[in-house]
Amino acid sequence: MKVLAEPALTEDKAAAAKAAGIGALDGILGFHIRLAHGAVYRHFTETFAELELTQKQVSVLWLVGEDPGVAQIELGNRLRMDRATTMTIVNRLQARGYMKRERSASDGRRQALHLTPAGEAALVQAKACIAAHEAWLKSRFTAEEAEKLVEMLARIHE
Amino acid sequence: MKVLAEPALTEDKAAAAKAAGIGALDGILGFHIRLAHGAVYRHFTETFAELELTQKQVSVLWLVGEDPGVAQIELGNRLRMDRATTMTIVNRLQARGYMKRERSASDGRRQALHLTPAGEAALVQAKACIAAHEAWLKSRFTAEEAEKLVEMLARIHE
DNA sequence: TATTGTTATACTCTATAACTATA
DNA sequence: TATAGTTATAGAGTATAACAATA
Repeated sequence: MKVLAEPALTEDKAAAAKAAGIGALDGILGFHIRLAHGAVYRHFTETFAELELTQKQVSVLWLVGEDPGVAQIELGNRLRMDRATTMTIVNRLQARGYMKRERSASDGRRQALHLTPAGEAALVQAKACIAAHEAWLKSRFTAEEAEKLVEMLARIHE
Repeated sequence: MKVLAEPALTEDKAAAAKAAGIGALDGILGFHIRLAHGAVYRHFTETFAELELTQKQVSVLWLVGEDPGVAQIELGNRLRMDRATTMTIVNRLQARGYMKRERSASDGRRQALHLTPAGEAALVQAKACIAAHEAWLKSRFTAEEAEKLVEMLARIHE
């Protein structure tokens, strides 16, 4: 249903576009990525309302839990974030007592990040919420489809 | 790296995770959607730096151009935005002289939105930029893959 | 000089709440 | 009462610039 007009179908196309609600935007891949991200974001926010954690906060919590002592610059690289952006997220997690900074012994410029016991506990809860969130998200795909989708998305951000 | 380990593979898995940089997060679909969205967002911002238009502004410009007289509440529904969110975007486009509000004749509560000539011109330029942006994005997929990707993303946001 | 962390600043998106006007 | 628009407010993500400490 894109361009390439057949005049006879003009009205049909207009009707279909109106039904879809987004007209020719429907053919734009970037547009669908944005809408899908928005939908996932909203469901994530609902799922994590109780824990009061955002997507980025959970990602940082997760990575620090998996790789204790990791530096902020590393987190930024892995999550495609600016240093300043990383700061604000680590600041928030530290303010909540989930994370602590320690100067790296081997490189004085780096801060080695570690979870506190409270952070570990929060991560356990967060992983359970992630599982529920993922189940909601993946419920509309077969296992192969989900795998293919992940692979294609990775091609975009890698 | 906890979860279900096979001791013999622990080191391999750790190595693989380190190579990927994101460890077990790599299996999370929602995570890949967020990263892909971020990559698309950044490229979009670069592409539209000259026009000084954001994704949402372009979407609104596009929809109003396609459907003159559309109401704000309609835009919000189609783009999955709150009324207040829609306001800020329309305000900005109006302040730049791209769009004008007119009270709907049939329903006094509604504002009918129309592009100004400047808005029409901006939309033409924006569509050219969108084409370049889409080409960048789709360059990593075959036509069938891109179609499948759009279809799967639509399942998420519909 | 380059890297890492930090602070300050700013803009956009997003949403909630409360208010007005209209249906 | 319900809907559409409006305004005010706030939190989060993102980024740039400038600075300090370290390599």
